[in-house]
Amino acid sequence: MTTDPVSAVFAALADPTRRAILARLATGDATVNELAAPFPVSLQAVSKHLAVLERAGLITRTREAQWRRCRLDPAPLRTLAEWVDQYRRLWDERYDTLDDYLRAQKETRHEQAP
Amino acid sequence: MTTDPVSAVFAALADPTRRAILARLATGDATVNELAAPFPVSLQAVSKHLAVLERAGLITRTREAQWRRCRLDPAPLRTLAEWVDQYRRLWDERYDTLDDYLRAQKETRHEQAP
DNA sequence: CGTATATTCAACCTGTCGGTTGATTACCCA
DNA sequence: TGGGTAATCAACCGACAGGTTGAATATACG
Repeated sequence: MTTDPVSAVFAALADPTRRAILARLATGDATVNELAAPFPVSLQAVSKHLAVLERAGLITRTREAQWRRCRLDPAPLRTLAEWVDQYRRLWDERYDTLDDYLRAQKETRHEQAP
Repeated sequence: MTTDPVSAVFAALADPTRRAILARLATGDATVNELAAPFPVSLQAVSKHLAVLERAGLITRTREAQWRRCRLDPAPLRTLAEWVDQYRRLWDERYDTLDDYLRAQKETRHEQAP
């Protein structure tokens, strides 16, 4: 499996359970059992999800006695934010155009349009 | 297949070919043939990729004679940017902490470590 | 030492993904 | 009307994703 890192991150985030796990971890570290509790799937399934998140670099896991503490690593999310930002211009443009239009409307409401 | 919209967008972006197609469309509309040209896969495969992107709301397609003009719709990317932004605090915090650490290191470089 | 707890490993099943090839539809043009 | 071009539909295939259950491993604790 030689998937590129960006694809790995997107793929990891393309699952609601995994996104929920991340949301939970955003509030603080947790063990596998703690993370699995809210979900209607087996512990093993959650363990697999965590492996996916770890491979994508979104979490790190450290051993602590018989527990494995999971911690969110936001670095890939930062990369992702930068990737999406490449396209920001596109929707900004659209909004700018709307803004311009509304502004122009307001300014020239009592005049005639060009 | 009742996948939620966010998952659909992430899944659509989890493929390098589809991301390349989006990058191409960011420079302007294109037909299926034009989009397929750079890739070493069949036209049908690209057509499928476009269907995925369309289902995710990332592109729209309009008929024009025998051509089908594809246009990027940045709206889902904006949604995605907002999603990622939920986590911005986390990496900002971390970098602040790193900054603090480095600053502290610099200041106490001539003293002994704790 | 033996047992309980936390977690992963292994094997398996089903459905979806990305790709192929071949046939089909839709449109233009001479 | 018939041929050429653009694109999709349909059927198929191998690989992988997400789920299960059952066994194995690691660590603490009495």
